[in-house]
Amino acid sequence: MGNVTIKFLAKELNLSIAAISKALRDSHEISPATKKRVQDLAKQLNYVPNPYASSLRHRKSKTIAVVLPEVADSFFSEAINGIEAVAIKKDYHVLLYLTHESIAREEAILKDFQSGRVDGILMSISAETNCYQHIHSLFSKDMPIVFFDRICNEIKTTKVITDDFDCGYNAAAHLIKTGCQKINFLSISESLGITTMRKMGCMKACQDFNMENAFQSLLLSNKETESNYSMIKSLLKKKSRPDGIIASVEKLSLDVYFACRELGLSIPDDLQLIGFSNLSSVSLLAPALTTITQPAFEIGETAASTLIKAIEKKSFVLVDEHITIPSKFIIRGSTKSIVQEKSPD
Amino acid sequence: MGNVTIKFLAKELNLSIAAISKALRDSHEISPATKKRVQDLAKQLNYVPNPYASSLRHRKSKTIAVVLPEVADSFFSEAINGIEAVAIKKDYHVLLYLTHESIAREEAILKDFQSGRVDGILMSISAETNCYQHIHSLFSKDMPIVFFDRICNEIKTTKVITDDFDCGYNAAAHLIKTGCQKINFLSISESLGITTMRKMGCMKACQDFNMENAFQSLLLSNKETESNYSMIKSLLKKKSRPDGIIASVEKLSLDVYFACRELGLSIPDDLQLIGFSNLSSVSLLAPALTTITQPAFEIGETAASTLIKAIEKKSFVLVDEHITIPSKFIIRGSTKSIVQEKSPD
DNA sequence: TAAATTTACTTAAACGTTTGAGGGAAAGAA
DNA sequence: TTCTTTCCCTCAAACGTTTAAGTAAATTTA
Repeated sequence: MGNVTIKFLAKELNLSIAAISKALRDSHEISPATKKRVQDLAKQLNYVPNPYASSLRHRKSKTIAVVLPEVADSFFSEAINGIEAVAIKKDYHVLLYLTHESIAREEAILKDFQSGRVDGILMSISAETNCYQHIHSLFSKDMPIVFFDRICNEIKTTKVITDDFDCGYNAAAHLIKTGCQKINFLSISESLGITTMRKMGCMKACQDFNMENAFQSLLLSNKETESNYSMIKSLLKKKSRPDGIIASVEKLSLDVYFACRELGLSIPDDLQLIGFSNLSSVSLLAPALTTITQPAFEIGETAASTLIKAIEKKSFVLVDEHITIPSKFIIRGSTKSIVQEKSPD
Repeated sequence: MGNVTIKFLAKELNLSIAAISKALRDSHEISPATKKRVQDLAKQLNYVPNPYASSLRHRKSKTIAVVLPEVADSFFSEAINGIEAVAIKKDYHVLLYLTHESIAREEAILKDFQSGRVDGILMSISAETNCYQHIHSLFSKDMPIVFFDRICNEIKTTKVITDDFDCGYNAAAHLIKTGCQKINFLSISESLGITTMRKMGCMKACQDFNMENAFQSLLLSNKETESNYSMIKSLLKKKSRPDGIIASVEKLSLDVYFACRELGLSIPDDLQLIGFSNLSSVSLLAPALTTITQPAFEIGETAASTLIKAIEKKSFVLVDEHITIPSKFIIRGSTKSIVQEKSPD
């Protein structure tokens, strides 16, 4: 690979290496005639500059890293789409890393970035991550980092999120209005800002409707495991089982469906369900899932373009702010209709 | 980034650059005492070698490219999982590129690889790709390429696929046995090997059951477009509409559900449906989708480990073969039960 | 016509790492 | 003693690109 180098072109055309380089970059130091000779031969021989040599020289790699918990989730795969769309337009390359919700992996991945392999990082932290030393250590060495969705508030940089608190509030309020007496929030982490915001939104709604005691939450894991499923089943087998569930990630919504099917519980009669999901197929489920649907593509786009702007403009810095793109609350069959409009006390 | 270099360590320890490099690589040329001094300082200062300098020197990047049509498809996202699992184990980095089913993008992406940016390529070609010059041009310059799923038979390398012909055959045979008289295969490409194999399998089944004339196929597009949906709707509005459909990609199955819902057709009474899908949620659809489920993770794993083996072992070459990992045919509610067992005439 | 400027290049160093060749000192062998 | 070997290091070139500095010739200016 890459056997056609500047050196080779130089030899062919009896010019110096520098002349070739300048001709290819359309420098004024080279005569139009020579430029044409060089560019023609380069095109003819399919010359493509060696990116690693350029990176070494420029100390820029034109590469960004995307660090995600997983890819088999419609939110993340749509976000990747958004990121890729921006990257290709700006001529950046995308390195993909999956943490599988493990902080150890996340640390190992980030440690490698000390090397200068990437010019910036887009990141959604793992559910396990409750210590931010590895992130801070990079960020303090001026590595641009933009968080999206699963953000890290401890790092003073730009975060692109959705209105998680409001989403939680709306979901819980809706369940209350449709008659739920016991709401359970299925969480995947104690530390993740995204789940705590959603949960706090739920709690606030319960307070506002004078139902503080109606709210509970169950901590599950987002790793590939059977244990979630059995924990959900045992939750639903209890006498005091909830009549409303808010599932904080896509997979958990499906687990609830499976559990209900196995236990013979009817959605929404025995149990109402609201899930965070971007899958188009959820509207075909039986019953269709009431969802909070995040603007995944747009979040990815925004995060990527903010990051690249920060990489390219020395004047532009990543300010410590939240860019919030609202989600859509889509009511479908997994929740009942509102019998009587309640309002907060 | 990457401010701690070998040069810096050398200055700190009053050693030559070469000594540092050799000490870090545990060379016998360096005394144990010096090695320890070097390694201790490197660890203390968090030295991480500059990958671009190493790549330049070694002419190896320890990076592979994954070139896909899209990522928002459960097959591809699971395949990425498999690829990433192998890559991280073997200490490779993964660059992700999406073609969005466009041959022009595919060409542009592959052209860049002439530069030596990656050591090898994992690829599923776009639905548009019917000319293979851009692939051949890379492959003939000894770039290792392994195809998976959407393979390119014109290139003499290893391909990892599932048993597409058999899948098509089984799907069509099942529809025939459950009473279908008119089967339509929803394709996304005329050129894609994967769809032609599936289609040929269907046709063979129809022949074997003496129903050649019962088979038709509809060519759709896999780009983000509304036109698929309206074409499916008009197919289903025809008097001579099919009573059995085989959808060659995930998204199309969902489109059929939506169309049936809009047109008031019942699945499976008015129309039986079989789809290629890896989404776990399809078993929750109303009715649950009968699927051909591909071993996506395993296909990704196999493709990645074959590629990396080819990159690393000079003795191991990518032979022109198909590695076939069978899919599972999972019968669910979108097809009727077999009334009377038919067998091929 | 001599001096100044412009044109169109070349030289060489640098980015950070790797590695073959070389070298000086100490230790061992003849 | 002298020669060889071994040990532990340094030198320098290379990977491919970029760019500041230098230079010879052509052109312009005074």
